[in-house]
Amino acid sequence: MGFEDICNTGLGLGIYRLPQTHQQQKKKNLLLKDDHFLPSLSLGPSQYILNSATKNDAAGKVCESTDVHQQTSSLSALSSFSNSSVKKERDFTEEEEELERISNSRVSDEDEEGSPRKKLRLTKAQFATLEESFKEHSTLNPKQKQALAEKLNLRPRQVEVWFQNRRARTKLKQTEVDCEFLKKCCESLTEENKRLQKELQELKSLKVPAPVYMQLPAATLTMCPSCEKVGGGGGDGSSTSTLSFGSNPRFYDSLITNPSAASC
DNA sequence: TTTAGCTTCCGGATTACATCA
DNA sequence: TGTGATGTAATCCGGAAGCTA
Repeated sequence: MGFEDICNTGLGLGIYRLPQTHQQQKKKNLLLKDDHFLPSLSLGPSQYILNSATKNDAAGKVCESTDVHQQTSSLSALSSFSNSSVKKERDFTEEEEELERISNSRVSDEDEEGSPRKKLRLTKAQFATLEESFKEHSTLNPKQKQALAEKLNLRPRQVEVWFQNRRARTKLKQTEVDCEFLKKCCESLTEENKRLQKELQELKSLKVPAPVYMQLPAATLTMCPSCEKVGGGGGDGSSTSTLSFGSNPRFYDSLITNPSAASC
């Protein structure tokens, strides 16, 4: 009996990639650059599993750029900024100019020059709506983005940013959960390893004679690796010389993580 | 058919602001 | 009231993909 046999605990520890969006998948397949292997241990559906996103089509892109130009709800959008002290200093014409600027500002992330970055605080209702939408799909096509923006009185860009940040938070959280799970698995395997080492030592130190069946010529004995029944040689499936080992917890363990073990 | 340029989207990292203890 | 911690909106940057001339 080799050490490998002893160590075959049947416990498995797998690391897979998280299911990713179509674009991510393509991207990572081509270039394994950053987050390499994310452990996914089936702790429950992550957002990435729940939400299979589709790549925006070209028509959608055109739609977005035109929609952004058409957006006119920016008065209320501006009002959603909690810090309005700067705005109060402007007259209405300036406001109109800013609305124009905002409506044309898809590409640039730049804030208006010189002014401090203003930070939007979403209202509870806005947050709830965004969350609801995120549950349905973690990425937005341009039409959905525009609709959501109009519904929430936000700029499409803000909705887009919120979804980007939300995806990042989800991924981070999932990574933390996976890490925790892997840690526990590692501890469990270490314990199992210790136990088996101890068992091995005990077996080695035993000076008992081999069981009767072990004194038979090896060619006459076969053991099914799955059901652990020992059958007589001769290739006759109807052999009556079977020996059951009864319940074997390790075997059941192996079934959990290695269903193929149940091939018998 | 190939290719370069452009646009858009996304993820990751980071910054900056708002809030709270 | 000042301050550090925390959450998160916003920004920056680079890569990928699609479209077009």
